[in-house]
Amino acid sequence: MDKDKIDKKDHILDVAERVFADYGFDGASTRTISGEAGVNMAMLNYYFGSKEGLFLAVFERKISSFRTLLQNIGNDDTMTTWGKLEKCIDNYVERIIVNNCFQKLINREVSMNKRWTLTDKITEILMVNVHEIKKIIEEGLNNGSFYSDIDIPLVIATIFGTKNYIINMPQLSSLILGHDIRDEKFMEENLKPRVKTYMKRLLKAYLVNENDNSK
Amino acid sequence: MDKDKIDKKDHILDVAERVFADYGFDGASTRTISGEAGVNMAMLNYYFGSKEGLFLAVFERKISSFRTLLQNIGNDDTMTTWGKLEKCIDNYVERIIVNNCFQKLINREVSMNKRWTLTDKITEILMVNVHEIKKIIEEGLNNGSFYSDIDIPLVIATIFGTKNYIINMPQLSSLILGHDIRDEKFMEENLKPRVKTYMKRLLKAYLVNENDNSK
DNA sequence: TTTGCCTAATCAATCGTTTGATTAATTTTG
DNA sequence: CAAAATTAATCAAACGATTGATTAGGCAAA
Repeated sequence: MDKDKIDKKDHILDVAERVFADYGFDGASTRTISGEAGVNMAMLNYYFGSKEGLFLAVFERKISSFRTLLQNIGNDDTMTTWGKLEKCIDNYVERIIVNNCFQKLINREVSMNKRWTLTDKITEILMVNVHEIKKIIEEGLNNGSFYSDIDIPLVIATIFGTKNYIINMPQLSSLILGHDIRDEKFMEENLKPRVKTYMKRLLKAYLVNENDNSK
Repeated sequence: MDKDKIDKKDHILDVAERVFADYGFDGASTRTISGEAGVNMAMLNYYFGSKEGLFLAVFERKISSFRTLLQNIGNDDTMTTWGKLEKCIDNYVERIIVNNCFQKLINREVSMNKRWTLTDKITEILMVNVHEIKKIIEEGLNNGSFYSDIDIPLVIATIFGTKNYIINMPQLSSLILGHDIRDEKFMEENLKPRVKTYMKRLLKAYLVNENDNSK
């Protein structure tokens, strides 16, 4: 049946996503992926052409999901600029906790100097997210609700960088936070709301002009 | 001559550091490293025992350098807490620009779920830096010059995370900043002072209690 | 001659990929 | 509908290439 075929490809992608995240592109062998997925090795090439094709397929599957989320956040004109950014942060923190293995996968491979076809593709995907955030901050700058001398590119680096630091280095941030961040309960009940609160207060202190008289 | 032997080993380590940073541990082959270093392949095993031994040797060489720099920053009692943090940031930004390929190497390998002997070693090294920053922020919290409800672990995540984001993803941050950050001139004349200014203003807005009457 | 440095050649193991054969499913034809 | 033809899916086996590592031997200095 057609449904089974789709589910099998999806299953392979699920496994590949995790194995790539754990071992890196080079460290993850096609034998390991096919083995853990319970399919014949040749199926990877049959479905995805090559190892790189499989890797890119893992990405392609995520793009639409990312894009639609961000569009919904950015195009809501019923709220203030700062309100948009708040919602953006809340949604982001909510997402990264669930999808952290995919995030690790991204950040590891994009830091390579070589393999340009891959990194270019990844960069392209990430820029969608960046552009959406950038639009919101620029809006706040133009309508006067944000300070006029803020450094937008570096604010973006802080938003994504803080997030990456926590999820990409679980051993290290666990030591800093005093808890194992791979503990689901701690993640959900403590870290999630904590990161939300922190990011919003940090950015508000830097961005929002309280003396704004434009509204 | 003994001097030549040491220089040759150092030369191999220099090359290995760069190649590991560019290709990752798995992606970097011993043939590539020995080839670019201009030595016979067997020399790597002769000097360092194995590929992993070579990898660890690259790290060992850096530890002392890191440690001494941080001690000089943290133990100066002639300045205020905020002044210490300012100096810390300035020194950090100055360093990361020079050593960015080593930083990339660190951040890629520590995000792996496997290879525990390596990640544990790296985590240990990074904690030295973290602890030094943490000490300063706690000092500011105790003497009342910083707000009392700040989230120290997440501030640390922001400091290192923002830095990592810029240097680990040169293609992406180049797009965001509008310039190629691998351009030495732009790096030195624009990005360096810019990141310093930004980080200090960002942290000051979040941390420093202007109504502090303790002094 | 012995010791330490170095090279070329080679090792077994693993890599990603391809092959030819076989089965399952679908479509076409009578 | 049933038989035949075609396509899709799956498999074990093997491919050439490359991996990290080792070997045997040369060569210069002590």
